[in-house]
Amino acid sequence: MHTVSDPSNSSSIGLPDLRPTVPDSRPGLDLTTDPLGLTGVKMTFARNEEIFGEAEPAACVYRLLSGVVRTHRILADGRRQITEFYLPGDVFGLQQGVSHSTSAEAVTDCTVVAIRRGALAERAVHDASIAHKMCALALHHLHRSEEHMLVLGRKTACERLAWFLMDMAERIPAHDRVDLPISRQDIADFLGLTIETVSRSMTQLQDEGLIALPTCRQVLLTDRRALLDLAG
Amino acid sequence: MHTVSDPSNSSSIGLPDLRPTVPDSRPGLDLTTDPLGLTGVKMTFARNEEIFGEAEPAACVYRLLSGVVRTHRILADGRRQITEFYLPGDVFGLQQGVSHSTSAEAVTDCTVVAIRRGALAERAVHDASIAHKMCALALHHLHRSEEHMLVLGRKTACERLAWFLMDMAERIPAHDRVDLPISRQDIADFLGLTIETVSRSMTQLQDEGLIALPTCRQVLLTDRRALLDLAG
DNA sequence: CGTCTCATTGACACCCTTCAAACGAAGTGG
DNA sequence: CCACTTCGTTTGAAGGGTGTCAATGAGACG
Repeated sequence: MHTVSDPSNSSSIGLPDLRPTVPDSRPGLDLTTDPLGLTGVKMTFARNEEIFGEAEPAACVYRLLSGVVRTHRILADGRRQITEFYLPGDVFGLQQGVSHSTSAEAVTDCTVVAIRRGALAERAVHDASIAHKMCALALHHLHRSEEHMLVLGRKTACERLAWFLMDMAERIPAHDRVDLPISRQDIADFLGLTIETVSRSMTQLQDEGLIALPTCRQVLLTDRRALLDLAG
Repeated sequence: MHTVSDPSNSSSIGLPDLRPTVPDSRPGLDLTTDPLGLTGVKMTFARNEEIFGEAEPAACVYRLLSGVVRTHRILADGRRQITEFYLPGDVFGLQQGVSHSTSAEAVTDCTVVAIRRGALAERAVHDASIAHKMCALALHHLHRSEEHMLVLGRKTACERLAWFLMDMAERIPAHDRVDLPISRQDIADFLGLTIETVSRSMTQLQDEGLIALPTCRQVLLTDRRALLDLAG
């Protein structure tokens, strides 16, 4: 039985519940308690601002409160692969070893809770449930990246886009519509395509009646079934 | 006799030592102690035999003693993406949730130690270092899969192949040569290419003097520097 | 020696990229 | 309020890298 295929299913043994909590909006001291039971510092980043850089000392783990974040890797000549988009409630910046393997940037203005890794590791030594939650989180990311590999290695442009849209629709709950907080260029670098191909695939899906595009950032899922089929 | 790795070593964030140990080759009872400090059952699989299937209950975690294993995901129409190759000493089958997200098969005849997940989880509750090692392992896999995404999304056929060869050369210690235990088809499905493109890229690298191919399974790295450049 | 499997090579088609231009929305200053 | 700029998106034309289809070659094995 396909019990675990759904990443949003956090009820069973798997992922701890990381839905966004009400952010602590007191002015002044910005301390927030996160689902791991730890306290971090609230920080804000402007659109396109770097949150951490590749190979930078990995001092913190982050939980996103608002906005969107992307992580990516870049080749020497500028080719870029976005490895993941993070939405409110998501945790990012988990890294093995002392430095990050990806860079993280703000896709939109965003606020995060930064949790010192040292504190996390210290707590994890005594509290196995912390370590367990981190482990589950890492495995959740691993599961997603395996799916992403299948997409990048084996799917056509339209299939990739359909997959992306369905994933977004699932993660941004709304009624048969997705308000994309992400530019075409970022979608392209996420799906291993060019911006032009993303645009063309978008109009192709529209022409085939699977989606409608009132504006370029607003996608109506007019044929969810066909989209799911395409997405694989 | 293998002993559990030094606890002081495990306090650093890095990867636990998972080098192959001498397999217990007594006939009869096949119990082996693995680096996580747990006991598992030794099993053997023939070439192309399935070790576990996608969406199958994830009962065990495996450590490879000998041979090569691949994990993969498949689309309905048969398109396949190999997510990773595992070599002796590697651990695979770690999964979030109750079932596997990939299938695992033996690339060659192989022997593994199968460790019951229940036992692992139970121990992890009391022993934080176990959970910590599992976490490090998951993050190690995540790091590799991020690299893999960059390869699948943004690199050319020759770059992919060069990357693959350098990775293999690193993991199979030998002097400027790689004895591939893996078929062209498996390489293709790992790199998101077709078998023909892999073959063509192989000869192209040979024509350019980066490698030599005494046999199709034996690769001599005649220009390591250029290969590393290509690999990115 | 024949068969089977796997790897290589060739010819051609096609999907996606590249290069280029036009379009549209948002913000600024006159 | 309207030109003007800027940035992001869309569309077009042409080219290239990779896939597809097909045939040949090379080892392994009975």
